[in-house]
Amino acid sequence: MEIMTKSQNASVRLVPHKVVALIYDGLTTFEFGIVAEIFGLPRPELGRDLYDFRSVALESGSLRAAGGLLVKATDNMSILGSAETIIVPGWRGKDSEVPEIFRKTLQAAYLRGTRIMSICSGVYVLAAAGLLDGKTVTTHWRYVKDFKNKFPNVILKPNELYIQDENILTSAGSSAGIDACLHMVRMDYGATIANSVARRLVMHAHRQGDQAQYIEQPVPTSGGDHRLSLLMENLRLELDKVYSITSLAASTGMSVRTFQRRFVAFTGMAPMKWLTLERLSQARIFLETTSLSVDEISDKLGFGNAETLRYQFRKTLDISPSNYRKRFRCSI
DNA sequence: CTTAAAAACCGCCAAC
DNA sequence: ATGTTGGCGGTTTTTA
Repeated sequence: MEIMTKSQNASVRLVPHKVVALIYDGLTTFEFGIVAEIFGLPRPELGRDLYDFRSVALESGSLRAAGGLLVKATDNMSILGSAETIIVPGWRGKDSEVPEIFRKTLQAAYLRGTRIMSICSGVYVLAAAGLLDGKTVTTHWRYVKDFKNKFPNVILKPNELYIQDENILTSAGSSAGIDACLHMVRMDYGATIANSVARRLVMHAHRQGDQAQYIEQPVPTSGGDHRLSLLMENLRLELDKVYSITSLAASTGMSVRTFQRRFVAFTGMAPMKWLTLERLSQARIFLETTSLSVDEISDKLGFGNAETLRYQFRKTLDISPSNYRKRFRCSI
């Protein structure tokens, strides 16, 4: 996409990508904070700025933000035309009407091809602007019923952390916004840089968009899941080994059926699916930072043969390993 | 790209 | 009464 056209030569782009957050009266402070944290802070550890972050208010007067703050935007509307990404960090309420200026602004941006993202209830603003008909989106589970009623033409998937449908990226409750932002960094600059940003956030790994939302609930289900997180850590350390459901179940002392069920409850996805995703995310890092052949990588990561790696890679990332390497060859 | 065998997945349900 | 387990077998996905 964008990266391909803008950075044909050698490495990733050097011009910061312009990101604009729309702010409003009643701003949800936490969601805005996520965006500011990821796009707005300097990254001295990377030696250059990845993003040029601005905020724009479409309403006049002094704007309140949740928690008793008053906020003022950095820029006015005139910079929207040069924004490459516009983010709506939440919205003041599911029943709060979206003013025309918001709808007009977003429609115009969408037509220009600007990438548009929402966090949590921000999806109401995109929907009100009519950008989502026929699109697949997600939002916080507590809005699902209401949203479906109000916007029956939008395909809402309630169990995802975030969803990208062409130029529109929507995400679920607050912390899923972090995952979605990291996803965006990864699309723009590759997994290595995204991981470095994530590391500074003290988030260990980037979660895939299709992990179920309920694993966000902070209280881990029950005690026996400890065995699962232990197993997952061990698997990550030895991805090259051969595993089967039967052997994994045995190593946790559960029956196959119970193992499958507990694993899904714990991580939001089936065991082998999780394992291939782990293998794939490691494969991306190898592709970005080493010159190992696809054969060698598949060997190191337990894919069995390179064909399988290629197949899985294509299937989940929509790009072949070698093209991925061309696009994201590392150059921090 | 197609294909067939193998493996994984998951709803169902009787049994704790 | 409520919740978990684990085998069965049909369907989907993976592998080679």
